[in-house]
Formats: sequence, structure tokens, C-alpha cells
Amino acid sequence: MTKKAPKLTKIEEHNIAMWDEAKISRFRQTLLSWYDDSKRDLPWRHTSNPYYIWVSEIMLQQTQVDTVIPYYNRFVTTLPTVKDLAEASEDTLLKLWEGLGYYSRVRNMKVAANQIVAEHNGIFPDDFKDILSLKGIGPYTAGAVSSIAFNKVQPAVDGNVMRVLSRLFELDLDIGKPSNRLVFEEMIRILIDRERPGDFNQALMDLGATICTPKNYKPENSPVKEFNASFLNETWMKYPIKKSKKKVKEEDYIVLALSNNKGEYLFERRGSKGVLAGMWSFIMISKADLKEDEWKSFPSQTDGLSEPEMTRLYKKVKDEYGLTIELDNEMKGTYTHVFSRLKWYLNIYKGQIVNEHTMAKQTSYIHPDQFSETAFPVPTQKVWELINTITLF
DNA sequence: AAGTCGTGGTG
DNA sequence: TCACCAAGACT
Repeated sequence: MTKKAPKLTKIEEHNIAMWDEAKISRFRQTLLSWYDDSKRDLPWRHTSNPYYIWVSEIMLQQTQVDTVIPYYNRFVTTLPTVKDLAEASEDTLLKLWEGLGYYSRVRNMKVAANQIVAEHNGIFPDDFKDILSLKGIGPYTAGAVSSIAFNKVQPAVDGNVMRVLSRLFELDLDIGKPSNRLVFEEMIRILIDRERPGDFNQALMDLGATICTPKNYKPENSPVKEFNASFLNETWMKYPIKKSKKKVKEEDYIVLALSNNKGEYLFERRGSKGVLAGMWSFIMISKADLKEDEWKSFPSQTDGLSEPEMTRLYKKVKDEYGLTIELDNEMKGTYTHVFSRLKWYLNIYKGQIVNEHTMAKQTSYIHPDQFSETAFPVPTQKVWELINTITLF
């Protein structure tokens, strides 16, 4: 008989010193009583409706609590049920999401709402695998909704939890590496409170957000400092381990705020891929495309346009948009928009549409009176604000 | 697996 | 100013 080698758990693989049952029990009690005393009063903590919990969790992805609160309140008031969400138009949804960023989140929510209507009779599913199969719901959100709304014993490992565990156990694991998330999940499956899994998960996140913070971390203030190996061993400055990110790419654009004789402005719907996919923007022309080949790789950022560049600009607008335009001589101003890994230097011009031929791109004229009915990403809003700024000389 | 996707806040 | 961060998921 050949004996199969016992399969190592990830905790064993990484030589993590997991606590014994008595210590785990004390940790749960200490953490939960701190949570009962000190938890933050948040709108989504006043409900056990899984739909509301779901909305909050999607909004909270990579987004701060203070930013989410007003969006959350408006969203659930406007769309109180899954069915309302499923029946809402994309325009309605994007308007509710306007300025929150990561717009695919709300598009995915609509897909998921349709799944719930089609496959679960409009009732939010309580089975973990069913929840995980919903569009836009990954391992974290499935665990969060399962544990918080349905009291299921499931881990919800986010950035907070990885940071907290890294410090508690002196984990030499890169928390930026996706495959390492499974190690943290395995640890939480052991540590999580069997009676109050949702509160346990939220307690770890509250701890990470308010005390076990990335910066200005003071481990002596932690309610679980006696469990904290990195505090006891004075190695807490090392944790968590995280490799630095890459530099941002920079791009220069000419932005054209073009109006017609009705006072309407021309907008273009961005392509279905890439940054701000499907969102409405003023016409943007890459400045690199206006330069002589040899200068293309040198960003000029906020310089004005030279004569030959201006000539190429007019030709490009005519060729690609079928528009004859007349620009104001002066650049109205500049605006720099910073994304996660991208930086836009926008040179903003105002102009009139003299003649319109064929429109190849997906464009729309919108009157300023109607702006409140359309969802504009922040760069579009900033450009509009800037061209309406009165400049003093 | 590594890139990509927004925005606002902070030291 | 700039780098990093915030309740991640998708490709």
C-alpha cells in the first residue's frame, strides 16, 4: 500500500503559526466586543436586506466610506428593489453613479439584477455559489454579502483584512499578489466566529479602516494588540508587505468644446473599451497626432498649439468628424486629470460649428439645460466648468 | 498573471 | 508635488 503524502494546507506551506483553539476563541470575543462598542454607524448597517448590502458592497469597492454614503442613500431610495434595478435604463444607472468612478460596476449590477430576476424569481439568492456567479461579484463581495446578509460562515478578504492579518501574524506575503488572497481566506475560515460571521468580517474591516490603518498606524491603540505578533516583536513597521506599483502614463489632448447655433454642445460617446468606456466626452484630439513625427514622443503638456499644429487640427476634425469649425484664438485653459495609471493633460479650446457633413463617430448635441439628465465623467464636468470660468485680464 | 478600470483623500 | 491608498472584479 502506498500512502498518499498528506496535502499541506496553505497555512502550513507558508509556515504560519496559527493559534490554538483557546486563543482563537479569546480573539473572537475581544474583537467582537470592541466592534459592539466602537463600530461605525453606517446606513447599510441599518438593514439586513441583501439587495441593500449588495449595493453598498459594490459601491465600497476601492472607494472610501465617506464618498459612498450619499451615493448609497440616493441609489436605494431611487431603486428600492432588485426589480427596479433590473428595469432601470443604463442612462438612469450611470446618472446615479456619476462621479463615483469604475462605471463598469453599475453596468455589471444591471446584468446581475437581470440574472436574479431570470434565475431566482427576483429574490436575491442566499447560496454562496449562486451569489458568486452574479456578474461583478467576486470572492470578496460574495463572502461579504453571504456573511452579512445571510449570516453564512464565509471569509470576506479585502485590503483591510490582509493588512490586519499581515500584522497579527507577521506574514511575509505580498498582499498585492492575487494568488496570496487564498492564504488569507484559509486563515479567516479558521478564525471566523461561527455565530456572528458577518460581524466578525465587518469588525476586521472596521479595525483596518480606523485603527490598523496603512498610515499613522499606532499598534498600541489596537483592541487586539495582545494578539499582535508584530507589535509584541516590534516588527510592525515591516507589515504589510506590498510591492510598489508602476508609474503613470501621460497623454496630451486638445479638447474642443464646440457649440452650434442653437447653443447645444457636441459630445462624443467614448468607445466600449478602455478608460471611461461608453461615457460622454467633449471631442478630444491626441496632441501627439498633431505633431511632426520626430516630436511625437515629447509631451508638451500645457503649451498652446503652433500654426502647423492648428492646421492639422482643423483637417483632422473635418476628416474624422465631418465638421468645419471655427475655434476661438485663445486657449481657454488647461486641466490635468489623474487616473490610477494614466494622466491626461487637457488643452481646452472653445469653438463654433460652421458646417456639418457626415458624422462617422457616435456623437450627440446636448443643450446645457439638459446636462442634468446625462451622466458625465469628471473630466467632462471639469472641462465644462473651466470654459465657463470668467477670466480677468 | 499582470493590466486595467475612476475618483477623492492624505501625508 | 507626488506616491500611495480605499469594503475588487474582469480579462
